[in-house]
Order: sequence, then structure tokens, then C-alpha cells
Amino acid sequence: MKLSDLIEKVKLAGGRTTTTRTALLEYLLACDRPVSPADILRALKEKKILVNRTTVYRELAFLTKNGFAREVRLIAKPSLFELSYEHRHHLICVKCNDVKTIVMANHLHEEEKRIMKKEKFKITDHCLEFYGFCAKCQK
Amino acid sequence: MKLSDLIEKVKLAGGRTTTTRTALLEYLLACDRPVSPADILRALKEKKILVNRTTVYRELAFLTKNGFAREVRLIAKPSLFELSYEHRHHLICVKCNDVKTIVMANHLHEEEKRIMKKEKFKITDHCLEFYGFCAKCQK
DNA sequence: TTAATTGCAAAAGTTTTGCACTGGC
DNA sequence: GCCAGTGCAAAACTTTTGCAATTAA
Repeated sequence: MKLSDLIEKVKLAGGRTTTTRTALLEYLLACDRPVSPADILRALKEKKILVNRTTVYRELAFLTKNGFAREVRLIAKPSLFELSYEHRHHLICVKCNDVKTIVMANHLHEEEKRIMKKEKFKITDHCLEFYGFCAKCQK
Repeated sequence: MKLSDLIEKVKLAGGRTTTTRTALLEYLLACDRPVSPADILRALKEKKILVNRTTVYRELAFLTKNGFAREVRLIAKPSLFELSYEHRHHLICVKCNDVKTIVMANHLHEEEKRIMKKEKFKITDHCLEFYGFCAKCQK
């Protein structure tokens, strides 16, 4: 996904193109992993882009509400956010807390069908995360 | 799982049998769904068992650390906790936020093997949650 | 006894709100 | 000009810590 395409889509959704929004989207794109509001604040500060904490929260709320970002809650206390243009899964190291993003095919269609029938619950999405030890922490 | 068995196991792990701990385990057992520290405080208060907030947090930390409980982070802001004597999954209604617990066989063994090989990540656990609409909210 | 458990107060950290002001389109 | 976006300060929550007192085993 390209930054310009993202910005275009945000415009279509009624959002304006502001310095903050552009910088935030650029950062989320570059990271390619879930980050916390605090991470974002830190990163933008380093780039000399001064943004208020509240603005970051509101921006994330806007992106999430409009389907551009997604909130994931893995290990760390604060919520983490990532762009949502594709279905992602994460490998979370329980030792160093590192999070790696992976993309994989959905192997749960049949299972979801069965659950929907049995539980009368209409599944629209799922969240699958793997916990364990990253390459470094296995040594 | 029976309360007395749970208490016995906690004892083996070096934990003492206190009013708070017993009441908390009893509540978690009865709920059979993830609950927040605030939920626990409220429930114990209703039962006239006066417990401090800090104690609830410490108790949950103790249970989690010793493998009796598990922290799950679904939709609600605060972390939710549930007993961990079996592998569970949840059906989370995105409309009313209701959470239903289900138990299902692990269909991900093959997938996990593949990921471990490809990503050099040693998977020890996973978390799979389904989002959608509960029976009530489909109407 | 003695180590685990607890309460209380205070701090730390995260997220939300109200309000006035600014700036994209 | 309109209304989305913003900063600031303050509030609301959630979670953790230090310390002294209590209590199960």
C-alpha cells in the first residue's frame, strides 16, 4: 500500500489532508507492526512534528472508525494500532515482547461455518495471534 | 473443574487459602467468561466480601503467574481474566460487547508447524477470537 | 515463627472530554 | 464560511508501588 493511495482513500471518506494525519499514516506504513499511541508520539517528535497526545488518540479513533486502522491488544498494556488493509496475524515473543507481523491464508472458513451454525453467532471477523519465542530468545 | 480441586492446586503451588482467594476463584468459576478486575470487585462487594482493589489486581497477577488464570484482551479497555484449565475461544459481539466462551479442538497444528519452520519462531500458544453479531444483535 | 496476604494512600500510566481556536477545502 | 481537526488543561480510568499491619500454615 502506498501513502498517496491511503491519503486518497481517507479523502474519499471525508477526511482532510493534514500534516499530522499524513505523518501518522506514513509512520504506520513504515512500521508494518502494531504500535502504541506513545510510540507514535515519540516517533513524530523525533521527526520534529509536534503533535498533541489527544490528537494522536483522536486520529487513531478516526482511522479505526473508518476502517483504515485496527486496534489489537496483544501483550503490552496500552492498545496497539496497525493499518488494516490486509488481514494480519502476529508472532508475539513472550520473553522480549517483540511483535512480528505475518500474513497467511484463512484456514478457518469451515470452522467458522460450523460455529455460526452451532452457536447462532454471525462471525464477521477473527483475530488469531501466536505466542512463543522469537529466534533470538530461543538461544 | 471444581472449586475444591482448584484450591488444592493453588495450595500445591504455595498459595494459601484465604477468603478473598476462595471467593475470587469461586466467582471466576461461576462466570465462565472473562471478567475485568472491576467486575470482580463489584461481584465480591455484592456478596459482602470486602476486598481492596489492589488485592484483586495482586490476586489476578498471582493466578496468572501460576497458570491458574489467563489474561485476555478483547474489546473492552481493561484487561479481562478467566480461568485457564482448558483452551478457550470467544465469540465477541461487536454490537453489545457480549462475550461467549467456546471450547473447540485445535485445528491449527499443521499451520503452526509451517509457521515455526518458516519464521524460526517457536510457537507455544495461540489466541483465536471471533468477532461478529450475537443471536440477539442479528435481529 | 515466617512468609504470604492485605489495606491504604499515593503515584504512574492510559484514555477521554470540554472548550476555544485554527486551518483545509 | 463551514466544519473537521487541533491544543491545552483537566478529568476519568486502569494499574502499580511502597510500606506497615495482619494472618494462614
